[in-house]
Amino acid sequence: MSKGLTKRSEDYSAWYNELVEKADLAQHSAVKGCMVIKPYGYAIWEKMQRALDDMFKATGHVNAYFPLFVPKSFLEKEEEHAEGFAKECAVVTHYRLKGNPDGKGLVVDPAAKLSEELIIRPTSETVIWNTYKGWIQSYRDLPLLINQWCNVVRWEMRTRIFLRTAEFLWQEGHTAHSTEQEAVEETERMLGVYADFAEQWMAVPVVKGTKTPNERFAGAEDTLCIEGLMQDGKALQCGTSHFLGQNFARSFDVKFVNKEGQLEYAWATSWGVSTRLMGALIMAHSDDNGLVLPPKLAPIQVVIVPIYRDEQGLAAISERVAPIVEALKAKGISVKYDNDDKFKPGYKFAEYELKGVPVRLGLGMRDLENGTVEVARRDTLTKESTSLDGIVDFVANLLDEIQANIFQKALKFREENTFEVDTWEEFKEQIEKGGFVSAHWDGTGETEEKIKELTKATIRCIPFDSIEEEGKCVYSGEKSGKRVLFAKAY
RNA sequence: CGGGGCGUGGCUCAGCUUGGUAGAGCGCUCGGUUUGGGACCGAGAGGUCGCAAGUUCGAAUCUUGCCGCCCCGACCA
Repeated sequence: MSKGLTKRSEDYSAWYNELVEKADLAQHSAVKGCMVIKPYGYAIWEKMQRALDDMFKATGHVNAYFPLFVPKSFLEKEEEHAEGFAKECAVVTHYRLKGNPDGKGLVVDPAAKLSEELIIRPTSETVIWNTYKGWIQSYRDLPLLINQWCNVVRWEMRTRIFLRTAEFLWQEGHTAHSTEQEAVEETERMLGVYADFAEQWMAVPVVKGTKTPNERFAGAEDTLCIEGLMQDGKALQCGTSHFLGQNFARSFDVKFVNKEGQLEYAWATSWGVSTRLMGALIMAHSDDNGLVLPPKLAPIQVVIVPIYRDEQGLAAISERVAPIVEALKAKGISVKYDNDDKFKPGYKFAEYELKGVPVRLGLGMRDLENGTVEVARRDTLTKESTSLDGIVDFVANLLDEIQANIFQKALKFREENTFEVDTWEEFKEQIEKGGFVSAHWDGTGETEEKIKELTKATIRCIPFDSIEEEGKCVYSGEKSGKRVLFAKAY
């Protein structure tokens, strides 16, 4: 089984790369650091988008679209923001090519130099706040709750498919509010949306928390995040939500008249999740046989494989399967009846396992005679024979059960790989082994840097549910009021 | 930017040391037998050997230069 897929225990990194490719999720493109998301992978992303988009709408947001290009002068306006992104910007300097006067091909036309360089958006705060200036005059224009789905470019030195690519897809929410409290509440609300999505749809348990100043978004007053733990013991930031204060309003001069008739700067938030979630999904659940998808995000939830000897046999099975397919579809379950004669059942079994289809039904002549069907679940790799009567409800329940089971499995993994540590020796040892390490920290950036330098571990977040307790910093021994979460991260 | 690897049919790779008809497996097309955990037989199609220059009677193979991608590090979501 699982021919050609490296085992996780042998080389986790190779396993991941091969899985992405073999399960038809994505492939490397001809362009360095970029990926082609293939139809099967994109179908998962579309399901993520749909669920998230519904959640955004349900919380009062609307979609819009802002340009790909950011004038350099915009990016410069918020100083910290500019500094944070300067190192990874793709820059457009010209708007025309021409035939090479010295031979074949095309060259940049020096006559077509832009008077101002355009940056390919690494994020859109600046373009959007430049636009908001014209939209916001009164407190009656607020709150402004806008989201956009788009691509962004961050020129990373080292890339990894889905986890860190030069170009990626995401959504970015940008809201404007009349009070600080409202903006803070929005920041928290959207982090909650992300956490619910991660846990209920992706079946990935996440820790909600606050980033340290060092890890904070460039230009934000406060960055909240959800952090997941992958099977190799490394953490993955799955989403962020920023309270931007009045920083961008000030930089772009976005003022509104409040109820008292006074001019005030608007309060801002921004929040985003990206195709990186695909990486989280893969690394959280999948095994040495391939992808394991939560039913709620699986493009194909149920596959039905006929097992037959001749055309009459196939026809008989197809006839019996047709109403089942209809009934499953009527319940909103996506089902594929694979009657492709090109492949044998064994091949199909392996293929759908690799692709993470949650439930497989095998139906052969014996089953037709006995009124049974073989049900195989991807999460446990178990098979059982059950009655064809009531198979639709059986499958519907099973999908719910699988969704719950893989979440529980991931939760158990996280719990078993979260460690409270109180001494430096223990800390170093545990970080080396992997997992979340909950430890006291003196709250200084210097200590944080030092720990990172010595162990490669970063503070993933200060968890919301971290309890107040007297302690000593695991590195400096200084006083600390609560534990924070350390880990090596992607 | 440093270190390593790779570039030969759609895919994975062999061939290069020692220059001389461009190969295998998988996939693809056609025909037949098969079908409860990655079937088999037969016949076929498909390649400017990353690019350029050089050496040579002759270069996938030797020399030089260039380009691209992947992996590991520094940096970062």
